[in-house]
Amino acid sequence: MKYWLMKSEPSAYSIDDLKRDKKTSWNGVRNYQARNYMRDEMRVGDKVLFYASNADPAGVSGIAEIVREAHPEKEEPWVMVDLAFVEKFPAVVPLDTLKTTRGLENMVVTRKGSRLSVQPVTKPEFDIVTKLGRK
DNA sequence: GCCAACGTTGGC
DNA sequence: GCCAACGTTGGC
Repeated sequence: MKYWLMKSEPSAYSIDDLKRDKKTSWNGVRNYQARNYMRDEMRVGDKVLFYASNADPAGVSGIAEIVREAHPEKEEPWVMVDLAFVEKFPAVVPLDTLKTTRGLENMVVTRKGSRLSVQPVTKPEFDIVTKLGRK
């Protein structure tokens, strides 16, 4: 099983929206690297850190799961996957915490200028963030 | 809302 | 294939 981090601006789609909808099609990704991760590597059952960007604070707000593999959007050459709600953390794990927590030094999201909206995450990283989020 | 960092586009 | 111009992202 693989682990991921996916970004969304809460004003566009938040963890609360996902909780309400139960599942959603993750459309609108317009970056080739992000698309390739979705198209080539995401499998049903993979777990996702749901990241709120452009938020106060920006950070991981919960967990989702891949429930459908990549399928085409109307607009070529883009694809979407389907996500299901898993849990919402009691509080957002802020980006600042991710940056200062041991074991998360290599997370893509903590790197300066990182704009990739779909990123791979290691299992240890996923577990650390989950533990922080449930506190 | 600002603006630095980044990705994409398109002229050459 | 280079790279300047442009558009977008996302932290602050």
